[in-house]
Amino acid sequence: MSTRRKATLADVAARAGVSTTTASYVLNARSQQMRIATETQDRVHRAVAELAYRPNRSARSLRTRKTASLAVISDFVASGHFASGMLAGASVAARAHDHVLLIGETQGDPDIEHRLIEEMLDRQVDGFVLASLVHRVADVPRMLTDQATIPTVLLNCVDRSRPLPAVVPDEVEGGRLAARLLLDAGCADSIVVVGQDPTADALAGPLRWEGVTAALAASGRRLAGLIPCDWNVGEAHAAVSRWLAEGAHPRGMVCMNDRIALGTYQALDDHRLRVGRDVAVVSFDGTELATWLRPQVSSVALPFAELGSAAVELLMREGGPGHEVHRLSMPLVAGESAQLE
Amino acid sequence: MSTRRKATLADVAARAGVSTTTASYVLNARSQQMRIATETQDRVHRAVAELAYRPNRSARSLRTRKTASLAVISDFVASGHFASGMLAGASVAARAHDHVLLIGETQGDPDIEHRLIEEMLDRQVDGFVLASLVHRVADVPRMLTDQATIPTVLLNCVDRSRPLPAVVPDEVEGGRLAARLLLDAGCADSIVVVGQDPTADALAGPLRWEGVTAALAASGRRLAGLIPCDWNVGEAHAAVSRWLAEGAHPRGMVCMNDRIALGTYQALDDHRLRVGRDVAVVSFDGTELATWLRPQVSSVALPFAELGSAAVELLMREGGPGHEVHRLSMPLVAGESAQLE
DNA sequence: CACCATGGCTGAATCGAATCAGCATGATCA
DNA sequence: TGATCATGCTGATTCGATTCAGCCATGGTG
Repeated sequence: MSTRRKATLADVAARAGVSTTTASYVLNARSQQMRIATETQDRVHRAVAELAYRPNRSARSLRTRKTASLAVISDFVASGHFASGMLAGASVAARAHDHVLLIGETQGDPDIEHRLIEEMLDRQVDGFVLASLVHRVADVPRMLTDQATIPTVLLNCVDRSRPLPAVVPDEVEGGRLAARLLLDAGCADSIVVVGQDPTADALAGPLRWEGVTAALAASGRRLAGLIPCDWNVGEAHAAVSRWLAEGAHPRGMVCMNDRIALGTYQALDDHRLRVGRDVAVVSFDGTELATWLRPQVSSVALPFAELGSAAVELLMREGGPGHEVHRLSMPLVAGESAQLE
Repeated sequence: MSTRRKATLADVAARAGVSTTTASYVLNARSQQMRIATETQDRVHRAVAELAYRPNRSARSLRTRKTASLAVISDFVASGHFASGMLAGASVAARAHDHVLLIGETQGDPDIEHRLIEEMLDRQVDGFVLASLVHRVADVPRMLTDQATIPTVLLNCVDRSRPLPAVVPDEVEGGRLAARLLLDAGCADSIVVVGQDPTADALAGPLRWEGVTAALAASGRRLAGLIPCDWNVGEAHAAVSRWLAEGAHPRGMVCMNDRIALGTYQALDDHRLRVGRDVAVVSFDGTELATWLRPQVSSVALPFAELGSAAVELLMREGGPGHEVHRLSMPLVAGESAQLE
């Protein structure tokens, strides 16, 4: 033992009294195919244990052109104190396949993105996950797709022009779910939506909207209105306050995310309207914030961990990730806000 | 051009009409030392550009035993919709040194931690960052330190028994800052602390407490009380409510984190006490939540991104990371809550 | 008894870069 | 005139695994 250098396959082979070839076959589960005697296999395995042998991945990668590692390139996922659940899900799934994740953040800068992708390619990663903080249309760099060489899966975004494999939340279905919750609460024809998607390529807003209106239409109802505002607390508070000040009289409110829900709660509170009694509220995203509000808001959640792990699973699939867009359902984080007493 | 295989150093050398040795020297900035003619250098660089040559990192790593990659092993950092700023900071710092990050989450399981570290060692990472979601005392696996082979830096935690290099927030100074804010608001002798550290090895609570009491002592004051509760919204709301119901009469409140601040706000609101008018409040962590409260709570922030980047910088330092614990100052995210009208 | 199939193993080449130890060439010096 | 030196470059080896091609027994067949 002692503090010698790490054991190599040659050391293992020597100790087991076989060639490195044989040792390699044994360790790569090709014993059957290569007809290695059981007794020999045992000797090799014993030598491995005794020497605490661990293969050198660099050497292996050089030969096999596989690294058992995946690149996850995101715009702001890791820093978003928010969608990092995607990373966690991806990490767990990768470990299940004995892979590790190389991560990089572009901060939305295409130059950084380009350089990161090159770095990852140099490191011979086996696949790419391109992730977005918000569900949107993205422009995947040509270098990843033009030679169609390395498997790539989009996460929480879809490509603008090509049919690339992607994993996204099923926002339309989520919208339907939200609307049905309010219909069940008896809101009927006085349901409004708070929040309009602020940015050009964003998809969450339009798709949720589509789901909400579709569900209303399906039961012969229509939306009573839209309160446009950016997707943050202050804007939502201001917009809903103005709207209430004009004498509007809501029964059901669909908040496009939990931060908007908080702002809405504040505005309703200012006007002495009680959530869960006077007004039913549902929102989206299912963040911790949703559980902190009083009453807790019923929120249609983004399944971040599942999105992340599904993306990795696609990459690990035999025969490549295909070309489909996979829509994952958005579970309800139930609160007490979606009722009228 | 065409879709040929990737160019190798041999291709570059051939095109430039030199040996691979020479090409290698040129590309590794050893031209001076090896006296390569400027004209030759130009030829090599031209060949590199024309062939779009990129070195194969696996091959290089095999020879040099360096991979230009760092392992970041965390318990829940990536999934905590919270401390992932550490990851982002680390990622940016790593990129600045042309390194990439390999991430892994232990989910608090020592077995997973062990296996992850082995995986990373197999992949010849150049250093380890061991990160914790919450500031605490940790037990660093012996395998990383006993042979003292691979540089390791602790992030947001310190080792229980050995003097390992670490980067942590300066909680004591943060506590002083919080207390002084309330003293400046004129709270004098009626300041209470809300929240007591719930878990065994946690450090944030005790250290913040130490800072708060030290600052009060320094101006001849003492704490008026402690409202014990777990560090979450519901517990804080309940505990502060009970305390107010007993007729207590607060002037200044130090909330141990922003979630406690939210619960405290809710309890104060129930009792028709106004933050920023009747009661001054400061809190810790500086999360987004702090900015959502009305009035916005003054919060002593955890400098997550700086913590992450400092850890990586330590690893990148010539001569190794040393043995010190580096305490990073906690900046104030100012709101309007720390005043009395 | 020649022939071949099978079982069980190994030698040597290979992946792509880094690097040690020299090898020509022409200029400089004694 | 030969020894010395700086200049500018290269051949061969190495890192640690994977893998192609094939070798040597043994025993059964025709």
